[in-house]
Amino acid sequence: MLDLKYIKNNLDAVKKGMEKRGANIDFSDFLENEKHQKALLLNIEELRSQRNTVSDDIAQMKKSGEDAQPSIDRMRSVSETIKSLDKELTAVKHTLHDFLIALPNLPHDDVPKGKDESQNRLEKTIGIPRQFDFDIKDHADIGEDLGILDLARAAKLTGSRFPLYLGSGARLERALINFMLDIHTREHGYKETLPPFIVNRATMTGTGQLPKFEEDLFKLEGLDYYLIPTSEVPMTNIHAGEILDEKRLPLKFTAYTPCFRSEAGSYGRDTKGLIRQHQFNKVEMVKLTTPESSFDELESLLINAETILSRLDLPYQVLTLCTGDLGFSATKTYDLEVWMPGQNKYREISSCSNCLDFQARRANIRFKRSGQKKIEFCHTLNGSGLAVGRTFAAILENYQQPDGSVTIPEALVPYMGGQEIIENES
RNA sequence: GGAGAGGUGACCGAGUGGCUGAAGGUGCACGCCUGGAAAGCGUGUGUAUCUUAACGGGUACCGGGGGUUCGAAUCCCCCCCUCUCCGCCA
Repeated sequence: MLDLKYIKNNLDAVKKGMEKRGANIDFSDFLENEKHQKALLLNIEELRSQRNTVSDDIAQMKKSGEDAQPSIDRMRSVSETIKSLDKELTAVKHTLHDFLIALPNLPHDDVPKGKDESQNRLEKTIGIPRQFDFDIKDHADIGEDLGILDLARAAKLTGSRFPLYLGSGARLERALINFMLDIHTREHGYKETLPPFIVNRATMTGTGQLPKFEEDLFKLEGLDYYLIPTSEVPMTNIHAGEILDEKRLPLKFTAYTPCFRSEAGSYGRDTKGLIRQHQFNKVEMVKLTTPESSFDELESLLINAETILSRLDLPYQVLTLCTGDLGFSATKTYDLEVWMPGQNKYREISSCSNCLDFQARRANIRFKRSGQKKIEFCHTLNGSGLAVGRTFAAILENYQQPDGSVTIPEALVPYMGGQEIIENES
C-alpha cells in the first residue's frame, strides 16, 4: 500500500508511476474524499473534545449536588451529531482504504517501461547450453518414460495440473528441497521456517494477494482461509503488527512449502509437464530489512538464488522485469530463467523482488532504531530459491542421456544417497 | 464437538461507570553512588492522527466489531484467540 500522504504530496510522480505500469488512474475522487475525511475528522474531534469536558463537568456537578440535567440534555444531542458524522466518516474511510489497497506499488526508476515479458531487460547469461547429438525429449516424456513421473494418474486422483512423483522422481524432488534449504541456511544465513500452508485473509492482504487477486487463490469453503500460493505470504507476515529492534535486521527466512495456484485464465498455456501446476513445491527466501539496505539485499538475494543454479550446473539468464511484467507488490524484480533444452528456451525458475515498504505498510511491519524515537516501516523482499518442480524438469532435460536415462548433478548425489543416475523404473 | 476460565502497555499485574493513557512491579534508558560492578537512590520510558516555529495541546486506542449512557478498560450483544477438563484424533 502506498502512503496516503505521499500520494497527496507527490501526485505527479505517483500518476507517472502508475502510467508506466500501464494503469491510468483517476485520483480526483481520491483527493476529494481525502479532503472530506479531514473535514469530518476535525469536526468530530472538536465535538468530542466538547463532550469530554462537559462530561467531566457533569461528574463534578453530580458530586456537588447541582442540577446537571441541562448539560446532559445538551450533550445528548452532541452525541447524536457525533454518531451520525462518525457513520459518514467510516464510509469515507472505507472508500479511501479500498482505493489505496487496490493500487500497485510504484516501479523503481531503474525498471524498464514495457508492455509484457517480451520487453524485459536481459542482464546476463550464465553457462552454455549443452549440445545434444541425439533427439532430445522434454521433461514430461523423460519422466513418464522412466516411470518417475505420472501425470495421467495424478489427474485421476485430482484433476489436471497436479503432480505425482514416483520412485527416484519423488526422491529427486525431496533431494532438491533439502539441497536448497541446506545452502540457504548453512551458507546464506537464512533461518529455516515451516509455516502454515493455509492462511487467513489478513495475511493474504498483507503481502498483496488480496483483495485484487482472489481468483488466483484456492479458498477453503465456508472459511476465510486460503491455500498459500507461495510461502512468501506466511513468512513475510511472521512479524506483522510488530515493532522490531533495528539490531535484528535484516531478518532472513527460508522455507520449503507446497504452493497452490488456481491458474485461472491460463488454460491453454504449458499444458504439458511440470511447468504450470495447481500444486508445486518451492523453496522461498524472505527478508525484512531497513529502507537504506533493501536494494543491496535484493542483489544478494539474487546471488543466493543464482547459487543454486550454478551448483546444479544449469545454464540460466537473469532479467529485470519491465513494468508490464512486474508484480503488484514489487518495485523491482529480477527473474532467473533456466535453460530448458526440451522447449529450446529459457523458462522462469525464480523471481526476486524488492517491495520497499509496500507490504510492510499493509502488514504493519515496523522497526525502531536504537536511541531514536521514530518508528519506521521495514522493507520486504522475497525470492524463489528455487521453484523445485521446474528445477526437477530442468535437470531431466539438461541431464538426459541418449538411452533415456538421466544423470544426477554432482552436487545432488549426496542428497540422493549416492545415486548417480536414474534409469527406467517403470 | 461439549463444559469452564481468561485476553489490559516491551513483560507481569491492578483496575466493575466519571478524578484511569491506565496503580504497582519487572525490564529498558539516563543520572547519582562505586576503583569497577552489583545493590541502592533519583528521573524518564506507548501508538496513531490533527495542531503548534517550539514548549505544548486536541482526538482515538485496554483482543476485534456493535450497543447502552451526558460519560465505558469497566455494563450488554456478536465474533476471534489462548488456557484447563472431557470427547475425538496423528
